[in-house]
Amino acid sequence: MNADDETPDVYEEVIELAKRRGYLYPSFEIYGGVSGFWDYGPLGKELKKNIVDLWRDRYVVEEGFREIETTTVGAEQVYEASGHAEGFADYLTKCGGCGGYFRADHLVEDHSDVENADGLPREELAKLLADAEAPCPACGETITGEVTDFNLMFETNIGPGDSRKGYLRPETAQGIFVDFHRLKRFYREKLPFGVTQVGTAYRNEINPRSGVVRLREFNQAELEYFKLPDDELDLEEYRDVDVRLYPVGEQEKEDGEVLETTVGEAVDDGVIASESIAYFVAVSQEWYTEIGVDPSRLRFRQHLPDERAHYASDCWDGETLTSHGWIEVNGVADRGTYDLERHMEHSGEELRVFQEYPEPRVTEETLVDPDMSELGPRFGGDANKVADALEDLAENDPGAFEGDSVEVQVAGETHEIDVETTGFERREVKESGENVLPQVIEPSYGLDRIVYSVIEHSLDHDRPEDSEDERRVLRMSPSVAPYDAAVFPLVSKDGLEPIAEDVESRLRDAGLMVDYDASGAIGRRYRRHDEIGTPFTVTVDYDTKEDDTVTVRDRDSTEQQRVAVDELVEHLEERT
RNA sequence: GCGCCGGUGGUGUAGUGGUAUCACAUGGCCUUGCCAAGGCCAUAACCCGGGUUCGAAUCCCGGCCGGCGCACCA
Repeated sequence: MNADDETPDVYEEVIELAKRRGYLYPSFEIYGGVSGFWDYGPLGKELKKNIVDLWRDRYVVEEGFREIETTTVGAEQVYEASGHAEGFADYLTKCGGCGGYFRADHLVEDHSDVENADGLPREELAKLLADAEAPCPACGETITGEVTDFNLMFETNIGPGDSRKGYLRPETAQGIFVDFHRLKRFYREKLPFGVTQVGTAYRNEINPRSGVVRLREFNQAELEYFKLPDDELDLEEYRDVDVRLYPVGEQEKEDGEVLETTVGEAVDDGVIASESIAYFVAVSQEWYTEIGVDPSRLRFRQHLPDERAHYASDCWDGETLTSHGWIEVNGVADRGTYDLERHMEHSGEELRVFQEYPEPRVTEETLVDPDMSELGPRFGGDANKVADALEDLAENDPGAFEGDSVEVQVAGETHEIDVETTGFERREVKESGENVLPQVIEPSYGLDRIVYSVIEHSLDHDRPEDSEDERRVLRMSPSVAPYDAAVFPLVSKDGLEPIAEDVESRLRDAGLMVDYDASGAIGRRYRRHDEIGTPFTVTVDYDTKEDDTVTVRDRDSTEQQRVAVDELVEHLEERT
């Protein structure tokens, strides 16, 4: 399968529909718009909300990974610690000839012996670039430009003037790591536990091109799962989940293929190295299916070693096939202990979690508490050295303290000291556990791309019987479709409207998301809601007046069924 | 960011120095008995800014947005 299966026209069709019907709007459109920013219209917001709700059902409700909400503006220190302030920046250079911008580190790597120029400081990179005399990839002229840094984070000031720098968060994850010292107490210091967050993140992309697929402000749903390095999630429940995997080995082959397997087998065969990562691949697979991503246009691709982020040791991306080709919709990454370690270093806060040993470990320890009021007067300036020598001796040769006196050598001289003066004590020490830095497994979802994939995968055309024209229909899963149902009077006369309005309000009272539509002929209204993706339409007709039944029409089959008004709510709830 | 191409009602379009065509959609009224029926009426557009010109949607320049190619995507 490849991207040619979808023509670029599909993207245009989806976007045209999405704009016209109220799914997606270009942001600031009346001022010309800014690329990389899109708004959700009424239907898009509802669709996204439903998708997020199902995500919460999986992760927060079922798995018990509590959700928090942290600020979108981050203090500078956060991103210094996370490595984003440095590592998230690209060093660019400008060609004097054509004016194009290029990655300075790439040019250096390509045109000199330097192999890994990525992490180099700017000055050094500038020097290397000058020496490399690299030709411009676009026009061929030798690059002599300065090296400037372009940070993908939006910068802002906190407080007046430039008193304090802040960044709009480039991922929601850091908020969780930064609150970890509180969260570990919330979970009463017991690993493993997980913390989720859903929210916006920002990346100042140089030139986002692919419409809604690359945004400068986007929505993430992330889980940080904290566990002991040797613990793995129990895969049992998900062993049989079918997945399509695209591991590194296959990607490196010319004609590499997607493996159709189960997560259980993938782990047994060593395709997915860790059960914990396999677990979240399986959860993802089930969730995608539930929200209406087409399983045949979904795969999980293992990151090639060189595309892993600075923190990740292994990573599998969920990808959907769209008119933009395969696009990344989520990643399941092993972030190791990187983030907590960095924040612990930078903040000085204890972020390790105390782990009790199954059995307390008992060790013998030798305590030396030299009596400085004796040693001081006797040795003067050498007193501290004598004390140190005693401590060394206690550690290396506790037996030396068994007599009345010990001998230590300081500055070439041997001193004899009363054991009583040294405060020597041999004792047992019980260690009941140790502080451990948790390992982090992170499933992270790009909600906007997922919403887009759901819309595009839903789009279909068919020709119902008794119809002249082709019908455009969004076959969206009822679990996520913006409207649960629409209510129509068959015609707008003979008192059908008040009855239809009554039916509408009964459905609303039951908590269903309902649209009422009396405009135009009935067929037109069916088509309108087909294109919106409303799974069921309820029509009030003349029989309703007689026997209190309505027609429920199924969006996908266009089949109709008589249902008693009193049973309508139950009927619809069963099917949505 | 660079190069090429483009931007006309909500959507799709016609037109190309003298303010704009048509269809669909939308709203109202009439009509309507289950898959985009019909009639009448109405609403509604030249991406933004500057220049040239008596006059610019049209020509020129810049910007913004979009498409393609290059570059970028931690």
